Amino acid sequence: MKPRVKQTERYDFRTVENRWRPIWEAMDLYAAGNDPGKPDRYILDFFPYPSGDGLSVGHCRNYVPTCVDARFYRMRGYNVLHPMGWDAFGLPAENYAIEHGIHPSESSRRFSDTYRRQMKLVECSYDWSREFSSTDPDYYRWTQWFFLLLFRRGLAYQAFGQQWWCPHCQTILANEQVENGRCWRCDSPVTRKSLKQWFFRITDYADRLLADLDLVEWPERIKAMQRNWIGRSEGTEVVFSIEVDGESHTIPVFTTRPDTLLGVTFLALAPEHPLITDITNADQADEVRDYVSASQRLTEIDRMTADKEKTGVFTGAYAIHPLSGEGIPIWVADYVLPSYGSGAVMGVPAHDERDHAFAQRYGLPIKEVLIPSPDESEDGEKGCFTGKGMMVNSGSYTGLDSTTGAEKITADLEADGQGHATVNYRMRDWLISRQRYWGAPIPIIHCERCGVVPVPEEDLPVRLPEVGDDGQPVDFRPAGDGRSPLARVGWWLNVPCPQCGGPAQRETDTMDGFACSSWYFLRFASPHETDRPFDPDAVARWLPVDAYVGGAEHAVGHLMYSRFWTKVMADAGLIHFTEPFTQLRNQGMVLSPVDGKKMSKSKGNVITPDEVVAEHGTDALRAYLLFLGPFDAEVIWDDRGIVGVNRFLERFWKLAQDVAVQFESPGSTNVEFERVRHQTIRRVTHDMEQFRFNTAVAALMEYVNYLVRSRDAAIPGQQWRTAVETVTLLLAPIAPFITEEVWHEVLGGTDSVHRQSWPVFDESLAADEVVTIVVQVNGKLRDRMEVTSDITDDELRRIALSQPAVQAAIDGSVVENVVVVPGRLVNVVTGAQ
RNA sequence: GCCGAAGUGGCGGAACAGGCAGACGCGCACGACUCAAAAUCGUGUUCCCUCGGGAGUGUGGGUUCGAUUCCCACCUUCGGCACCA
Repeated sequence: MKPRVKQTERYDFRTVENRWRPIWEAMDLYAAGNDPGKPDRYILDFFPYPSGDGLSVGHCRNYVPTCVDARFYRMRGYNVLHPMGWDAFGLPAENYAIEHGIHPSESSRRFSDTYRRQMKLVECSYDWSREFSSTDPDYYRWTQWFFLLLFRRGLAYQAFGQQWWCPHCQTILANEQVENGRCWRCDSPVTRKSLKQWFFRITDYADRLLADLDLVEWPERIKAMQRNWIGRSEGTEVVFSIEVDGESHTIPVFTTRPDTLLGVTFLALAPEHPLITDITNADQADEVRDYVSASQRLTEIDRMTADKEKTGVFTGAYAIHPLSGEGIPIWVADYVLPSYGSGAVMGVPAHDERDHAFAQRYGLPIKEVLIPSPDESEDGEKGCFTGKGMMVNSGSYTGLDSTTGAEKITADLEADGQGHATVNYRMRDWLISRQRYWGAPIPIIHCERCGVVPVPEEDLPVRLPEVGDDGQPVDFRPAGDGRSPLARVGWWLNVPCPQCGGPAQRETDTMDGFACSSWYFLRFASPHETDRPFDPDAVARWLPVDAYVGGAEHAVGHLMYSRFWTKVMADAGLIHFTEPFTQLRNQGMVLSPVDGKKMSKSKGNVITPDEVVAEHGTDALRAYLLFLGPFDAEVIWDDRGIVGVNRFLERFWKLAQDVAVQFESPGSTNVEFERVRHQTIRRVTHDMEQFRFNTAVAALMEYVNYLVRSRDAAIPGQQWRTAVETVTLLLAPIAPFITEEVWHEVLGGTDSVHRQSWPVFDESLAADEVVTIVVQVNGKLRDRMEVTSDITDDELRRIALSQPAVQAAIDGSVVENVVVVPGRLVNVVTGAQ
């Protein structure tokens, strides 16, 4: 039998992780710092909506990088606020509750318990003492308080009208929750339903929401989506008038092209337009009625299909053209959107593609009033000219260019009271009413005498009832009639009016979950306040959020609403800033290796952090998620790749064990060894600052490889110790367990590695003494030379020209120029041979 | 159609501020250790080649001593909006 050589133990991640978890918990390592001498930094993840499926590695791609950022800034001497909570109201919890016969509060609790457990599994460094759920009465009390604030400021109102309705979820949806005519949650085609609903007047803030995008550091993509969603459009409102049976009506239309006004040959009203019945000619009444009801039966998908053929029906009525006085036939056409502008458009077939198609189909006249300017090329082939040009066939306006003509026509209309310049937005007001149980009740009481009465602040929160009139747990299933389940709970519903004491009823709709997530970032600053939503001093200290990180899917929902609420609060003097999130970053999605698609339980392609941690450990999962690719790029999870970071962690472990035995050995400092250390600190620090974690991990891999290669070099023990210490500290935010173990077991640390200071580098010590200069001849690489970095340009030029390989490449040609870039290259430029 | 982002080896990706293209990792090949395998370590790995070199960062131009990087045009992919008058 051979003698046994003592081997370094393999790294046993299970033992190490199990040892440190409870110790760290007891140390309260992640509590938000409170040192007045330190700068503050608020690092926040999007408010997650816990689902029954738990977290996938895709979610971790959000939470691990922010955790690393938080750890990095803690080590750099910041007070870091890095909290977590739950956006738990909403349909998934409610549907799960219905399915399993439990209360939604129970399903919400189960979901968030799973999320919290998994987040702790990957050692996300949240300050759990600040955790809350949007479903806590102590929280939604203040959501209701903010509703009343908006109400008092005239920003919450009720309106009756046609709204999106999801027949499966049995609720009204906001515009943002309808995707391609389908419900965002269950994918059912949506229909229209007429109900009285609550709205927030976000359109009042459209201009500020647009302008202030310039103030924030957000991805251009998200800003573009918001701009597009707001859809600001300058134009002119033109008023057409019509007289029917001695009664006069006006039909305002919005146009961005008043220069084409004289080309109008018809008006088109949306089928929902309120004037249709009043103006329709008796001969046409049946046809119009049929068309209107047919278009209402169409699903939104059918109606919105862009390449659908344009249809319509003539009303028999004629409006008077404000400039020419001509009679203009009025049609009903479903390509006109009821909710934009006034729900009516002027038809200019010669200069608008849609109007052109419509006019062609129904044989309406096409009147050309604009020709391309001589200096512009025509964009002909569509059958109509839609560009700007020179006005023709336009009476006194003939000969003007589009821009001047548009201004003049608008001014003339205005003088006659027949129109004016105006601005339209694609954005609509925010519909917040939900006819579901699991949401924050809207704190309003409807009194027969006093009308709409806000619930007095001292009566907040308006709690969700837990038992019905029969004493049994409340039946929270939707009724299917469009009314909220809360309408069935008599004891809760019927209350005396707070103003007159007379009989009154509570509002039975609950708020859209996006209301809850529109202010949660303020609550984290002081989550335990009892008599106000937040402590203004704490908010002034931490807010706005320095780094806000989450998926791109909230570009026009949550991120718009939160900006709106923030501005309202600023206007009310509650806070000192108008934009809630200074810097926003979107992590890239992690696609499943199974099918290259987004992970979802229904597709059965999910990879969970639990399975990865069980097999490779938390450190490996974290390091791999960071190493997979740039933070904001979409990546495919590759099971094979994780062995790479595992090998790296093992190499680090073995290195630390191996060199520990020579920490005491004497010797003089090796300058090169020290230089690489400083260079590594510099690289990793810069990468971390810019969320470039993939290259930070690569830099650490290179450094560990370098140290392994230097094993047998004559490096003094103290320098070895410093090197190992440096890797350990630089790696600590990424791989918290293995570094803590090395910090204690190898380096003899007493306090946690996570409470150490981030290593600093010295620019002069990081500078190379010897540099490799590339020598090119006519831009082609011909030679390299090692020179000291303080060499002069002249010397460089001389040495470069004397190189045999360079001489061979020059081959007798005349040297015309020699470009010298210090520290980098020499390029010899020769003339033709 | 409009808006936004991006195209680099077999794969994920790297390249400061216009200066060595392919860092780091996966995979693969060969070698060492082993009875053997795994693990580990070492070497190699853009393509072509007559072994001198040559070509090469989606395509075609341009600016420059020099372009993955800047400019123009185009192609492709992804994401968003999509009859918004």
